[in-house]
Amino acid sequence: MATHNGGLSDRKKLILKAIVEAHIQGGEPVGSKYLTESQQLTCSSATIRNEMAELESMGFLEQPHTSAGRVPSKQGYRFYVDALLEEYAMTAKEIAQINQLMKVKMSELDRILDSASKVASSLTNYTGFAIKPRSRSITVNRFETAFIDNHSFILILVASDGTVKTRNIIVDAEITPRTVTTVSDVLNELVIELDADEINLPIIMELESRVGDAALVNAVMKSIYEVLGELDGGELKVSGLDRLLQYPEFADSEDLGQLLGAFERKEDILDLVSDTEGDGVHAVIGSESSVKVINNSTLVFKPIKSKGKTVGAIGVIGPLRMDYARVLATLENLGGNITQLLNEPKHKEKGDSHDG
Amino acid sequence: MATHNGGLSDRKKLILKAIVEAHIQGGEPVGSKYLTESQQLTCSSATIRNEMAELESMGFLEQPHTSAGRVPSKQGYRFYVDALLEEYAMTAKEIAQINQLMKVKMSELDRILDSASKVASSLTNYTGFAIKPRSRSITVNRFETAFIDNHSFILILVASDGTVKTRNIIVDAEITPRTVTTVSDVLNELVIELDADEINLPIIMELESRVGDAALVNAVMKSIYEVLGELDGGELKVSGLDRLLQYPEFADSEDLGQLLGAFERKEDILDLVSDTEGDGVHAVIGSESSVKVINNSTLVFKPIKSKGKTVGAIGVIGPLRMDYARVLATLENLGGNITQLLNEPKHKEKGDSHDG
DNA sequence: TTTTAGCACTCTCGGATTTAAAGTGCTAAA
DNA sequence: TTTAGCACTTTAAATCCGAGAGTGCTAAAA
Repeated sequence: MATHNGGLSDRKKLILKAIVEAHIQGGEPVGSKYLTESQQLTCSSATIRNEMAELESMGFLEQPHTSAGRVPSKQGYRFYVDALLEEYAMTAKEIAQINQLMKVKMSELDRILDSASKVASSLTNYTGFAIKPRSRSITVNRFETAFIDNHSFILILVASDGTVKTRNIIVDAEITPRTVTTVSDVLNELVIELDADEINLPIIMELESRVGDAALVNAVMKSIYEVLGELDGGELKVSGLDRLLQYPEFADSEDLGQLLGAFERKEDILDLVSDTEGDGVHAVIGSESSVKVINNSTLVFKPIKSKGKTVGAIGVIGPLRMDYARVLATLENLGGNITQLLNEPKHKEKGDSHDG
Repeated sequence: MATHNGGLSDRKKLILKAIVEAHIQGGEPVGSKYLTESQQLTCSSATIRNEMAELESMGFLEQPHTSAGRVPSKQGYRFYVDALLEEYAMTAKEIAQINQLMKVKMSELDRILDSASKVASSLTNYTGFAIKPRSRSITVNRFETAFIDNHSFILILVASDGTVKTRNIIVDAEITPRTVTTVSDVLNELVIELDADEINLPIIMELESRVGDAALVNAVMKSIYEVLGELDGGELKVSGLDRLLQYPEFADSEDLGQLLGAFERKEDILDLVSDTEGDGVHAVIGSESSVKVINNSTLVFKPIKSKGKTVGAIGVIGPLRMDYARVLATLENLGGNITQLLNEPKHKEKGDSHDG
């Protein structure tokens, strides 16, 4: 009865919420007696026991063994998080804290993300991360060069998403400022807006004949491939790794090893975040997704938008019994601040029809 | 008697060596009986017991408790490593492996270091790291700019040690290619070879009046400070973090947390490596140095030289009972390869008296 | 004088046993 | 429908015990 939302009576919800929160705080299974004593529950322990038995049979709770208290199941956490998503809020103090931390003005996404992972970690006390997701079909829109000395110059690549990458190129042969100007001119003519696999031998031959130095073209092409790879390869910054250790869940087990490995390989986490749609905060609890790595962990993240497109994400990773309320609120605000920072009207679009 | 070297008789050295190696392999205390059975020791267990008792009173061995075997003390490891340093060698197979892994041609120190830490980790099976040490008194020798669009350009800084850094600068006001040329010209005239604290208000005022855009100068100066900070701030790349977990020494304890923290803070490890002199492989065992972080760990690294100057280091970190022979040999070779790579004659010096 | 064999002693580790605590499910009463 | 009470289960901690390993010491052998 009274099951208009999620199939649970109000009292069941209340009990589930109380159990999740108690377990988040203490890390131990929580029993009926504890709930009657310390909480806003007005019924007796026996009643709660009955309700808990039902919640368990519905899959929201688990019992490590007979006569331990109950622990939320992954489904239980999920329900809690979903319910929470509608109502979380931050204290004014915490918002002020975020604002202050973000005052460190940052101008480039790469460095924003780096700081953001640190901030996320320090605010939530979990391991923080920031990500620039893979995105196929990014190409180079424009090439620039800058002469450095007789044997080296800088190649600047402006990508279709606005990011700018540079490469330091060193060559055997003597070069002149004229040489590098030629390089950028030729590149701008031949290699614009091509995918990595569209750059074929004829194009390279043409480049060589026009620049007149095969080794140089070689070095340049290698850099271009590298940059193209980086552009859609995604980046992952992690900070506060040591915070994982404060939770007994990770004290010993191999889960910690899996997480560390995942942070180094990056692919799993990049995939997970890249495949996600939507603006709000996402929570991946246990192995909900196909990524087995985060088996007994929770990954919470919020996408970051710039000009309507997802350009990154920030999040935290921690044990199943994560302080969801706090994390959700923090990420929501932090993500909002970063999005705002990115969209400040200092950097106008290049003007597609306004410039020609 | 017969204590010409290190104050130990030859037999004591042999026993110490056998104990260290047995303990490295097995991870357990080693007793006198084990040594007589499996090793090249020709005397009886009783004799070994006597020698071990002496080695212990001299500080080279420790006993976890009465009637466990002996474990090398930090001093014991140190002696072993010092003795080893004179004679280690690699198998041809391992050298071939290094050479192949380094075939991935790399052109810049930053990226060399990144790969190097991975290679070091995968060859030794310990956590690898690569470092670019702090070095005071690096200044910017030359500025270049490249126009990107009406609101952004690239600032290129060529440092006195030859490294090149770039910064993407975004400004509110409209700019032209002429503007950015002015910027580099003025910078090249006023801000060359200055330390961060030598850039004072008069210079900035002069810049503003010449460039004519205070906000732009502001952004530029901020980037310059950042780059100067990075140049002498050092960098630390770590890879194979998860390998730490395979050693029971780090399975549970807080040592792991300290290490993870140290890798994130970077300062401790940077200081440690930056303060070291000499070409060869260095081993820091336990808390030999003032860095308390690596209390129950060993850090082994080899400096990397370019044109006679130390420009970085590669190393590994692991438990006290590290396979020193293997690690020392690997790092020696790997470091040598990188040094060679850096000094390949493709990149000649800018020619101090040869060019003018 | 140095090495070895033998033996008593100490200590830890693993397993088995016990005890205390916690929590449940169920029944019967309110 | 809720509550009180109670018997039952199960775990975690404490205790005990014996086996095993290794030592130090003493006395004999080289």
